[in-house]
Amino acid sequence: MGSRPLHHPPLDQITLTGILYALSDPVRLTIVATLLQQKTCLNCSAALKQVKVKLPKSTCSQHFQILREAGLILCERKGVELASKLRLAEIESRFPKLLSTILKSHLQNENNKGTVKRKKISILR
Amino acid sequence: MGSRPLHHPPLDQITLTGILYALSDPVRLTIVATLLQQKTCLNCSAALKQVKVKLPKSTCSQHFQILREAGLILCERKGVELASKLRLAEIESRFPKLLSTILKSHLQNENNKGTVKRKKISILR
DNA sequence: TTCATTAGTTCATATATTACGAACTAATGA
DNA sequence: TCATTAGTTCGTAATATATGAACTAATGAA
Repeated sequence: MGSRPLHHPPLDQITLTGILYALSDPVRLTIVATLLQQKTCLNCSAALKQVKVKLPKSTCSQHFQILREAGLILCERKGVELASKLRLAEIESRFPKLLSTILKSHLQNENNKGTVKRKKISILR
Repeated sequence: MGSRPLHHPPLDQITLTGILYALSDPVRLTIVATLLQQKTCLNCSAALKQVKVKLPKSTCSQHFQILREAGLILCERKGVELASKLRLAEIESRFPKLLSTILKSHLQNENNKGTVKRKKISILR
């Protein structure tokens, strides 16, 4: 496990296009949706189980890096693992309703496809 | 000017990630914002004037293609020009509030940067 | 301590994507 | 008929992405 310091952009350096780009990948969007629903931290290994397709861990690691650098998640080393959580409140303060609206579209869409039944999420109302 | 038939995805084939990707580029986001504000059609040449940076027309042409294939715009040949308009109502019906929220964030952000002062837009309220 | 395990990162490289100038096409009008 | 305008297509250089393999760091046995 690497030991480089993890860089997180301050709120005012987070860009709209950066967020949109980060969320434009199905895997990353799923990770973020999971983080929102579970309201807890998630690590790469756990994320790999969330995503349906088989994914090499190097790819997953890179996805987390992109999410982190876009400012969407906050990562912290917990022993061997890297615990990541959504910077929801911050991002909603900077871009009101953005994340919640996007994720609502995502979950709605998933439900339409009948892939996974998910419980309703309070923040999305 | 090419004469290939222009393909537009039907509403049910438009994906959330496709939209997010299309809007994750500053030039394309600006084009879409302009379309929303002016509520009229826009063509490549006009778009080039909207965007501050110098942009070759081949690049601009490709941006319009990406927007079209993502389902964001409807293009129609008008003589020599290609008139494009936003598929706003359709997309809002499929992904409620998505486009309006993203564009609101964009315009707000632009105003913060003090680049361009824009009039308020009714749909964004 | 030593060694295996787990969790991620980094690296090298194969494979897309993207950007852009140049050549091309199609409509319009002098 | 020819020039102009508006885009498109093509070739290619520059970037970005995905992934297996090698590597590192923390943890927990033996």
